[in-house]
Amino acid sequence: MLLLAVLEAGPAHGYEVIAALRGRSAGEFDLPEGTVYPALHRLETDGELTSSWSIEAGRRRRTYRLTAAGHTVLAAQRSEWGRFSHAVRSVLAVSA
Amino acid sequence: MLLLAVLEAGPAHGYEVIAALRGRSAGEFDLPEGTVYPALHRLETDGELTSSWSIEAGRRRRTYRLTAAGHTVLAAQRSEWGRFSHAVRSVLAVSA
DNA sequence: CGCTATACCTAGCATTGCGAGGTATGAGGC
DNA sequence: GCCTCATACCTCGCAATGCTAGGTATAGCG
Repeated sequence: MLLLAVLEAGPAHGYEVIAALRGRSAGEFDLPEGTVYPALHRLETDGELTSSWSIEAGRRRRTYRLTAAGHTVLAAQRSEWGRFSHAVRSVLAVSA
Repeated sequence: MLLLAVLEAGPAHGYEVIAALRGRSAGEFDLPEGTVYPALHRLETDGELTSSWSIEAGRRRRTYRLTAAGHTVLAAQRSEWGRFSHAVRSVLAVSA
């Protein structure tokens, strides 16, 4: 969900996604490459992202872009997150 | 964290924990036994809970209780959840 | 006497986060 | 010229864990 949310703002390549996530979360989500790259691959396999290779200043880059399905999934996950976090708040709040 | 939060309100046995979690979360967290029982065992192994057997109306029950360590861990997780959910909110909110 | 609810359990599959290790280029310092 | 660091990608494999499936046993109700 977080990866999709980052890519909602516009296409980006893996390293940018990691940096954007770190920036947007004020450092809270500083995910290692071993987490993010496989996750991006899974999302592409599932049809939520597409990727295209390019060469920028000699370095190869793989740019990811949200698909229509990705937008739909993200919307669903956003509302799911709302329900989920609200439920957690309820459970945490009602204490002795 | 959710299990610890439920047990913060007072000792309870496994089935009660499941029911309490379902109730407090308005049905959102309806966890199967295969999730909850092993999790309670892990928490006990880790020293966050203690358990004691009893026989109530012919049925054997294992009652779980928060330890001092459990309270400490729960407090830490509560604030961790605060940081975490805030960060998620930030990432989800800053969209295109 | 059988069904349902209560109440516990474990084995094993599928998923996933991430540490570790690998490849290659560009830029900056000495 | 060379070394180091940042950029930029990748995969292997361990460890953790959620849950399905299956099992045991008792109480209560019709």
